[in-house]
Amino acid sequence: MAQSTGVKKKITIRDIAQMANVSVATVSYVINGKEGVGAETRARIQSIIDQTGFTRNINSRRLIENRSYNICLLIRPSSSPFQDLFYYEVMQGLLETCQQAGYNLIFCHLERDESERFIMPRTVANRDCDGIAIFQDIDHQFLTELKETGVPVVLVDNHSIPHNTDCIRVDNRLLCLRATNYLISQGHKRIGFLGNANLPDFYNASFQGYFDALAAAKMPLNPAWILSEAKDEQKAFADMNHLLSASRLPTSFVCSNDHLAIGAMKAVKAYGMHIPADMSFIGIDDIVLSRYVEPALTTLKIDKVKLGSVAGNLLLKAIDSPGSKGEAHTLEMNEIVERQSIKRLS
Amino acid sequence: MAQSTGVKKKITIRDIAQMANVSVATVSYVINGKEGVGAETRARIQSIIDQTGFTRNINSRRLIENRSYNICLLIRPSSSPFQDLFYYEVMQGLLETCQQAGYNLIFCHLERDESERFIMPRTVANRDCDGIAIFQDIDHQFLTELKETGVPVVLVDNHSIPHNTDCIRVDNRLLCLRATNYLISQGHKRIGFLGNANLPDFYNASFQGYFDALAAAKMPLNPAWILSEAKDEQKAFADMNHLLSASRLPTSFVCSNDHLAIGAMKAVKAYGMHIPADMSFIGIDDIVLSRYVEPALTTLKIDKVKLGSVAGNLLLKAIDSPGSKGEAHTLEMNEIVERQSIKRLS
DNA sequence: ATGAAAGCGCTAACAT
DNA sequence: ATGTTAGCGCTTTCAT
Repeated sequence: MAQSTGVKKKITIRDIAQMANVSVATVSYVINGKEGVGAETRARIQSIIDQTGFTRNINSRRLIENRSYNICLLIRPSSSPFQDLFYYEVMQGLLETCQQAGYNLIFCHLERDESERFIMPRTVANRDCDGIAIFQDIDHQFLTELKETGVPVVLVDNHSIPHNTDCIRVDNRLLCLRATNYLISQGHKRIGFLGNANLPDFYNASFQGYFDALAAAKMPLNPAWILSEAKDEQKAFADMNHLLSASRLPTSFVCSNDHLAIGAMKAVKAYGMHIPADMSFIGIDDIVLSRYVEPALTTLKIDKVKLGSVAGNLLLKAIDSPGSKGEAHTLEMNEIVERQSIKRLS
Repeated sequence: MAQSTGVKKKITIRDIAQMANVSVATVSYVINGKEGVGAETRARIQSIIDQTGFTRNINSRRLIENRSYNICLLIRPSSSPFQDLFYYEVMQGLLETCQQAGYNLIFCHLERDESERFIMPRTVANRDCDGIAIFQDIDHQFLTELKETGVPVVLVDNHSIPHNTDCIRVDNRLLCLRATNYLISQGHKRIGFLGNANLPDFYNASFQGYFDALAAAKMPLNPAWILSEAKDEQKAFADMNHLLSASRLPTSFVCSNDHLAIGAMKAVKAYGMHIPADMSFIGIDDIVLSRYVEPALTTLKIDKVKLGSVAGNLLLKAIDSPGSKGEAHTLEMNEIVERQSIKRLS
């Protein structure tokens, strides 16, 4: 036996039984609060348990119950809570909820094989988790494989909606619509859009919100003011930088998330222009950085921690009701955090 | 049996044995690469294993080997990787290392009882971890209790050094000395110090570095320029704000970490002064925020990810060598990241 | 070279 | 009301 750790031997249910002069079954009944133990015996056993600080061997329970009491967060570079400050906060909510319910949260980096397909991670292959959480969209093929294991899956902040799958998301169209409307309410008539077409569903929803807001206000849309290739901060910087040489610039930009807004703002400042005097910006998310950049970014706040905790609860529910279908949920988000990146016109 | 999840039944070693027409023992030998199985039999069994994608039930192994394959990170609010961006990066390194070695990283919030003493967390009480990591200092009493469980402990970024305990840290005195020297090399003669006396060992080390640098340069130390109560960004802001009304100000500040520097810089800017024109700042850590504040903060970089990975490796080593003593390690850190918060004088 | 069987710590069905 | 015992899936010792 590989008693390879120096860990002190824990007291077992057998020890307790011996000390109380009863069988292990009786102790088990007491532990599990079952009927059929005399009041006196129960008290005696309980007091021994309390004195010794005995707790059941969790691995034995895992084996018997065929559960791991682990929940696995599958991580890809593009939506890693260790890279992206948005998912960083989502993770907090998820963790909190799992802990409360007595589950561990396990992190698992998703890797690809030679043909670029995701490899089933050890934690899932071994059934070392009772539930799986994934941030953002995941390809359909892999999701299917995942679901075939029978382990419940929840998608968080996904843009496309797979069938019969639990997911929790925000309405990106609505968020962008509100952001655009806010700019309009501040007197802006020339409004640009900065989005990330690498995530088509995300892009389409965001753009649609922007589009609808302009349409409702009967404002024309200038294609030259649409930056659609901004996949990250650096690219947002580069694209904005390029746009700045154009003759006629918008007075403001709606950005589909804060990271992009921050990259674009950096370009504007580097170009020698001033924010919000020369150009205004509104973002979406309210990540930590947005408070620290200068000027501080006005943004639509998403309750990221809540997103994570709802995800956790969906998973817990699914774990306790095997065979349940899974459905899409949308979180209402409607808080605007007004900071210094927007100038009120006229 | 509480087959409470909808998880598909996994194939067992018994199934493999049956399919191969051998005993479970033989299959076990093959799995574990042991001697005593005929080449042909071995090949036959292996091919069945490959075809079926069989993997051993991890919970069974956990039970037999009396290990959890979990490593637990004990979290307190003051050094939470979910609050403090320094520990956020340390955690990344720790996680990476644990994963590589086949361990899960479990997060566990440390709680206190009525008399303010730490409660032994479930994960540790249940021996549901093979190793424990703690960020920053932990009180001696609780550390002793922890070590009595026999589970190896590693301290990360601690300031005081407990006996016979693995820990990995940086030399805060040296870091502060170098930061101060850098300011001196830039022509600064009036240098203030911003530190956090809530962490006495940390404060003393940092201050000593500052002190030694000034002494070596034969520069006088002005007590009015020592801000010692800055326990967080807000307090650093307040304290700096208060200092600014003084008649004679230093031309620069050494801050014992970036978070404090950022708070202080905010106060200076709010006061209408300019950085670095009117006052220069140097921080220590190089957290993400430092790149984003304006002006971007010049700072001594600490390789936080490395700190975490070294911690992980110390733990792995301790797990594999029960009864080993544990000792203090210091990481050499000597990289200065020059940004825009320092003005060269004369 | 291979198999039978005990046992890791616990639960639960079945006896008494 | 309490005890006996057969597993959960695997490793390992001891037979053969």
